[in-house]
Amino acid sequence: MQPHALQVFRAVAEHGTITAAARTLRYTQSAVSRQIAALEAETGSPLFDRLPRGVALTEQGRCLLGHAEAVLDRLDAARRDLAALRDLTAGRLRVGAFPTAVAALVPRALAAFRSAHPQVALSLVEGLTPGLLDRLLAGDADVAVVSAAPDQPLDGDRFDLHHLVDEVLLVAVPRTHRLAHRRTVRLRELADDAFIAGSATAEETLLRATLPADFRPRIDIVAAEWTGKLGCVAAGLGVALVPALAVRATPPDLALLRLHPDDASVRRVFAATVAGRSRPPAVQRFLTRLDEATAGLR
Amino acid sequence: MQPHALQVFRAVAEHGTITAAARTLRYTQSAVSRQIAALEAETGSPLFDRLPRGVALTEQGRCLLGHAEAVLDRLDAARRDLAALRDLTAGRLRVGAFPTAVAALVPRALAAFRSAHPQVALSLVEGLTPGLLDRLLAGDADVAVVSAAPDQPLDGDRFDLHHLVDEVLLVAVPRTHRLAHRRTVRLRELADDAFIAGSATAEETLLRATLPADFRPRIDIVAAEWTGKLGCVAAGLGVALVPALAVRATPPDLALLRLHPDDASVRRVFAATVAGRSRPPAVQRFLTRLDEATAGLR
DNA sequence: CACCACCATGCGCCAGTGGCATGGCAGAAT
DNA sequence: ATTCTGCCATGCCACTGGCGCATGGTGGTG
Repeated sequence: MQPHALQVFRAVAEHGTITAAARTLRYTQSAVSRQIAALEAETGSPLFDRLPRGVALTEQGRCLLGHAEAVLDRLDAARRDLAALRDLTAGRLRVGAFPTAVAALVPRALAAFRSAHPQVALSLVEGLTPGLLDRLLAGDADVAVVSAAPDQPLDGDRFDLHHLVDEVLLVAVPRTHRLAHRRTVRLRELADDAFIAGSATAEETLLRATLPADFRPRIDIVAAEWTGKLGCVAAGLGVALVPALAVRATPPDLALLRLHPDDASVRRVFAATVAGRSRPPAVQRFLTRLDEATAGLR
Repeated sequence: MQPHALQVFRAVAEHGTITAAARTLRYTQSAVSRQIAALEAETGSPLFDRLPRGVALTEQGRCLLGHAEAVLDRLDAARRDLAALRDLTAGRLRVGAFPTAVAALVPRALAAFRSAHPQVALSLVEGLTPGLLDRLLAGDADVAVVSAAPDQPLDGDRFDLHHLVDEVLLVAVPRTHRLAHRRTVRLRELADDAFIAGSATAEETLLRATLPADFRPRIDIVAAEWTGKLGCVAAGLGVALVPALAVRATPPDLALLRLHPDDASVRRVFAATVAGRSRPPAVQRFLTRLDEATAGLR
């Protein structure tokens, strides 16, 4: 019952002649004759009546023909599906990413991926690194864009980490700020500035710094959203820390200064997949898109 | 993509281990390992991730698994169906028969067949020999019970004829008839009797005799149905010709005399199938049932 | 640190499969 | 009637594919 034999069987059934089937299959007549004989022996049923001018399906032959075509069709479907998966003309890609990455990096990579492989179904889930990694392990996501602080390294044994970029911390200041012309600043230079924070504790997290422990930013205003935060900065109400990843384009009324790396912990950004598990073509491809997207950010 | 390989693939997917799959398949580990490798080479996709404690399906592996199971199931179904056809636990049998045979012979054979093979779908069509043979050729019937007069032999080149019985012609006479005690009579002994006929011409057909051409039965009463005909005979209105096949049991108020074979053409009864076409198991079996049924008639 | 479970692979052997030939058979053509 | 032609079956041989028996490599485990 090998597919090969079934294919021969189908060809003979279609042509009504062993010889003709052999011609189209590029076989000799004897080979096809044998295949049919073997199939009849295997099934224990005569599949063809031998007529003077060819062969004709028996009852049993007709019975088998339906099954044979179904099997061959299904095998073709399997081959097609696998090829599609390989060539990214089908399938899906489930991405997870931490919030800042969803601002620009991941959407750009997804857009590039979608335009190249429009037939792959995309899904994106925003979440925090631990949750994303859980999703990965549970099989609910194919790849996760996560960030890791140096003192909280990711579990390299359970995940394959593809390093994308080191997160750079920017300081947003009004165009009129005294430091607006600088490229890089140190935190202590901002000791007298008011900070506009997303939350009092979140800002502490961003500033897990090597500064003297007694440095406490003065926080006057708390604004949850980036747009509001930057609006306050533009209005001259203070300065704000902004992850570079969150910035899609420099607003015209602000200056974005690079914070000296010694002042902020360097959070590294990775694309994570489950360790030891081969990356499906879609994931593999998406990683290159992510690399290209990070190149555009640098 | 041989079923064999797919079976191995399925087993490995189920067990999660090449070694365990090999054990249940009664193969060595190496053989299974190779099979998987070959399948991966053929599909061009990794199907399993090699983990430290076994293997796990990849995306492509899961894709293939569905198809593999479908293919294997369908192959099993094909084997089952063919076996059922062979063992007569499925399939159908389409019988055609000429009217007289439908009286007793064919129904008895069908009844015996059905009780032995209740899962075979039976159908019976009554018709005249030429029409039945056309049905055979057209593929609308599997076997036809037909009759042939000696001067109208059946086409033995186009049909395989399985001789069942020679039709015997009986003469029904009242119990009080002067010949009622005889076993065999000659037609000329009935020259003075009134004949009760189905139709004036039909009776001529039954009597395609070797008698002198001037013998003309006297026909007083025409009755279409056998029951009416025999009723008339029982009432003493005359005698009637009855094919033995049409008689299920001797009516108590009649005597049935065998007509001397020289006086009536011997019509032979055959089970016909298309020449050169193998008889499906159901047909083959039905022929033996017909043989048994004819044995009961003799 | 030794052990164990698991997978990969080189080697030899055998069955299965295809090609080449021939033979048999029945219808078609001369 | 005879030859010719098209078709299927089968003996023979070479080759490939697949299996078992080994061994080697690797990562978790007691």
